Amino acid sequence: MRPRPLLGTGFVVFEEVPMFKPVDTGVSFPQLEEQVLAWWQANRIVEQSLASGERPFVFYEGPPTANGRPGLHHVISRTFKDVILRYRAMQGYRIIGRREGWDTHGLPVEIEIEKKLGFNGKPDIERFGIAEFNRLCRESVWEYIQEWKSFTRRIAYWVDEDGYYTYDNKYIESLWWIFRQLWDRGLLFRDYKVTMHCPRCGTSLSDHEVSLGARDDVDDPSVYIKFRVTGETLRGNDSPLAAPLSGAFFVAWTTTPWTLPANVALAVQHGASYVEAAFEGERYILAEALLGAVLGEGATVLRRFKGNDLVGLRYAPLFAGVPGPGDAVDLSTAYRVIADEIVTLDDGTGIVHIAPAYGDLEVGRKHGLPTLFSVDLNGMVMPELGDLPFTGKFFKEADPDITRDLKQRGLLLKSGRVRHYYPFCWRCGTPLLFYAKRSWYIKTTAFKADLVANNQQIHWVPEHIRDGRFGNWLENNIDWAISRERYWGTPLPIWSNADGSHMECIGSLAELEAKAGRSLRELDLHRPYVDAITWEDPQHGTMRRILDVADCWYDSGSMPVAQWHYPFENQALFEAAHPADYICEAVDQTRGWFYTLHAVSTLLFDRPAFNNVICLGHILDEQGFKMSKSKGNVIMPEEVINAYGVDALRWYLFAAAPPGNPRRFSLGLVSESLRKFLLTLWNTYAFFVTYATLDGWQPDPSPGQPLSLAEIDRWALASLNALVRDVTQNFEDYEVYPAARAIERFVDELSNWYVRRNRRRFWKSETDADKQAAYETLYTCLLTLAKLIAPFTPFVAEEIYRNLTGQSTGAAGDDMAVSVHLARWPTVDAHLLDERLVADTEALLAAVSLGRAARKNAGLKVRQPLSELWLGASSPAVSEGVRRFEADLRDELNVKLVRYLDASSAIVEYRLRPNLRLVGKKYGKLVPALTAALKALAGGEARAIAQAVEAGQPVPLTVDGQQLALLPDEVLVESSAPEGYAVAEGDGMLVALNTTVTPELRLEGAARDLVRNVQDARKSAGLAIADRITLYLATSSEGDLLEQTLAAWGEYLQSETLATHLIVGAAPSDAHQVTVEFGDGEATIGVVRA
RNA sequence: GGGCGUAUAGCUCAGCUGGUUAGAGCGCGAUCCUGAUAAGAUCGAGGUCGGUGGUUCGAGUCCACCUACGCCCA
Repeated sequence: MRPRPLLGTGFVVFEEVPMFKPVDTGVSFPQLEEQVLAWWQANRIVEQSLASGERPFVFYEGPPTANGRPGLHHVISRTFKDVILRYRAMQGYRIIGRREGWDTHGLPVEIEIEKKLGFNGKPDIERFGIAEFNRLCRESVWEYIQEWKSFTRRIAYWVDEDGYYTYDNKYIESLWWIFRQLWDRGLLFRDYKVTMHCPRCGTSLSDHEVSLGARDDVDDPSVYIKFRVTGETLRGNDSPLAAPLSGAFFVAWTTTPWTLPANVALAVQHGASYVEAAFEGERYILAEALLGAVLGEGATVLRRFKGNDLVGLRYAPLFAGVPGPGDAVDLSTAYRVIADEIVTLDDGTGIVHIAPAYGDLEVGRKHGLPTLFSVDLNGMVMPELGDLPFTGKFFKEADPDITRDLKQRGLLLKSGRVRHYYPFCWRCGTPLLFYAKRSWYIKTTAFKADLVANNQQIHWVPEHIRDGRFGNWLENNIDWAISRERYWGTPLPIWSNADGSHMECIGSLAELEAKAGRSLRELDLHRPYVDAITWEDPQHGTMRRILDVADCWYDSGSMPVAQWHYPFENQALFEAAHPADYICEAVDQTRGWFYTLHAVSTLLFDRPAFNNVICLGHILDEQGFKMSKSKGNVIMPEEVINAYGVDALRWYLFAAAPPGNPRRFSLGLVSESLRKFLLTLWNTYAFFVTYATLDGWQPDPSPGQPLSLAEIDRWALASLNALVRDVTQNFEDYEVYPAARAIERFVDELSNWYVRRNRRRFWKSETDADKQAAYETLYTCLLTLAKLIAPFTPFVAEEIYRNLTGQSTGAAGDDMAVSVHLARWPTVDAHLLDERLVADTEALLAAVSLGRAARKNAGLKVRQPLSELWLGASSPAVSEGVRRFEADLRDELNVKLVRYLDASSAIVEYRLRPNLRLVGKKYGKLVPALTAALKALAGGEARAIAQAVEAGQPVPLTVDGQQLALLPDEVLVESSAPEGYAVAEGDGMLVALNTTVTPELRLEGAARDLVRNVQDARKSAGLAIADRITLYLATSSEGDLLEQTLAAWGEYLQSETLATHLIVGAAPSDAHQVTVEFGDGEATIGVVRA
């Protein structure tokens, strides 16, 4: 037991062991966070949190591609996932699916290994061996995942590390089950898909690879081809133009003559104007807008018609294109005119040659056209075309021959060269082919209506994604191309006989074992091992797996099923965990994971996969550009975390901008959020702990008698409860940003109003009910805040909570749980809410702010007391609010008297304006005249109206000869400054200060100046707060200002500065001395410890 | 080329169904307050609310077109 004197009076507290450990105001948050991390680990807090809770809340982890290191964009998605899950956990939910997930397959992984090995494409991989290649892929992914795990822990993203991996055999088996479901329902089918194909490397290229090798200055032929109109039409379409146009030529333009043998249709623009024109003895059909550009001046228009009128007309094919292997081709629908949106009138002829195999597949499908080929996968013109001069040539070299052939047959209008965009292989420089390859699809288009309807059930944040980006994507749904001709992926479980006439889809390992006739328990379901499983079908011969693997988006989109190895295990768990209550990813996932989740769910279960989703914007650099390695503008998370800590970064992410917006990021912004929010809160907390420890104060676990709360205490508690209410509601709406902003506002008010106004209550020596109430109020605010910020800034929240609860040891779910993250989310105490009190305090704060502005304008510092203040309020309610806190207003502004302006006060002028919001709708076009009429009023007339408004009486007014009776609410009254007063006004409120400084006021001001300067001197002399002093004062001021001041305020000066002796005269040389301005001269202050 | 989003002070962002003098924070300058504070208050400089046109008594807000940036798709 140790006596300790407190400030001021020698009051002594005998204290037991301090309740709170001291708080360092120079805290290093990164260090603090490391300590908290260690404590969490030592006490298994994460495990306890994961295991606690009752009601289920379902979350799906969108698996990051385990390829590449975590960046800032991963911090934002992980923290936004985390904040909601922590909130739900504190509400007592048991969170299902709060586990890691890893997207392990896919091209990026393969490419990384290829680069490491110096490979140049698929042939290299095949030579190297798929088994070893895939082993390296698996190893690479695993290494990245280890790096991710430590990152995840550091940013306090709390998930079970026993996660799901898309490369697991069990995961793959579930994917096979899904394939089988779709197969059985006829939703898995084969069709052509246009890919960018390199004929030398023999492989398709990804979009990324294509962009690597594309050039926009490629020299190519530019030919205008004639298609002779036969006079026939497609069956059922009797165009009146068929006969008259017979024998004329459609003109189409192309830069790829080699695709002409694959032509199956000509496309026109539906509503555009076309002409039949006579030119050099022939008749040509083309868009009117391009007539001059194609035929020049010599053409004569014979006939005009719309594109639509040409639809169905047939023409003679140029060549006999080759059907794909095994295709039954119906040529009765080919060689006709169609109308399609792809046609533009920007260049060419307005008639577009359509070759589905080489780029126009979608158009072909839409119009039911057959697909014909002219060039094979090696880029050679196919011999099946017949005995032509260019057969067997490389497609680019065949171009001149084809052109010559057409010219000889009179089918070439003209030819030239053009420079344009064309893609090349980035590896070998070979020109790429658009090539329709056999590919597997999931028939999502059959479920478009369901996809759209289920989307309507989803709560999107921000809302516009639902009917905007995502809704549009669903409206334009195309079938999902699911297969990839690659190695490191989920093998498609489809086995086929040699000619493809018989296929089977395998839905489980057991099924495959039955086919293979042996146990496959040891089998790795990846290539090449699974490819080796074959069986003999008595009717169809040897069944071998088709070699494709699945699009890795299929892997991740199926995670609700596959993460639980459903339906082979965990049936009940899966049922309980679908759909998810919440998911969160960035906006680029609308076409990625959001879509594939939604599609798989809708097709399999006809319901959405998730009910609520936060869709994040991207993080950009300071200039608003994407962060990319090549630009060198990437900021790595570690850099930010080491400088300011995870909490500062997290708070910035939550509170700086709505999450759906793209945001410009810089270190300075995180530092700002640290200073502005975390430090303000921390300092308030440190203030509390400092004085509570000095006073030996402890929270009363069972408050016996009601606290005698001051009004400002009740204001703080009312604001706090309103905050709890608002933050909870925002969380329920998945609106994290407004929740964070509300907390920020409260912390600011708590620090800069509540603590500042109440400091003396904490300092004062006697421990009375008033002091008790202040402690209780501030403690409640801080402890509740710790819980409110726990989901946002888990480290700081934990530190504050642990200290305020005296290192409590309660169980999860208790009020005094060992960790804030195991504590219960605060609830609103409804009878502490007080909207009126909050509004009245706002009125006070507005008046204080205006009063300071008025002082500033008049050059009167706040330490100088003034005699009176006039207040003009915008409404009686505001006026009453200020009256309620008049004492605070006097104190804050250092004035003796507050007086209220009303319409009977003759000292001011009144100005009148209409309340436009009300008047506008009511009077419409009369508004300008009405405004002018009100503004024109002054003097007695204006005062009369002001009095009427104040009394709540209607206001008669003549406007444009009309007699109006304006309601009191419809007129806004402003008062202007009285003469001789310092004035400030805003938001309809006016504050005027009487600037006359009487001799008495001057002495009081001088005394306060002295106190302030002596306190400064004490501080600079290095004295402790409670040290007594002997104070020496000497002055060079005119007259006897010092003597008068001391006569009136000497005792006040001594008690404020703990001066046991006050001596007028020079200080001894060993005294700490300062010279300050005093009156119109100077004063020298000397301080000696007594 | 299409879809979606964004564009407000030097920087980061608010601004609800159209309404009165467009705000906050940071930064800059000045003054003030302060024995919790890396803080706070006040004032000042700084805005063609991306541009053009329209609807309206009235447009940062609604409509059309255009420009720039981001994402997705082709």
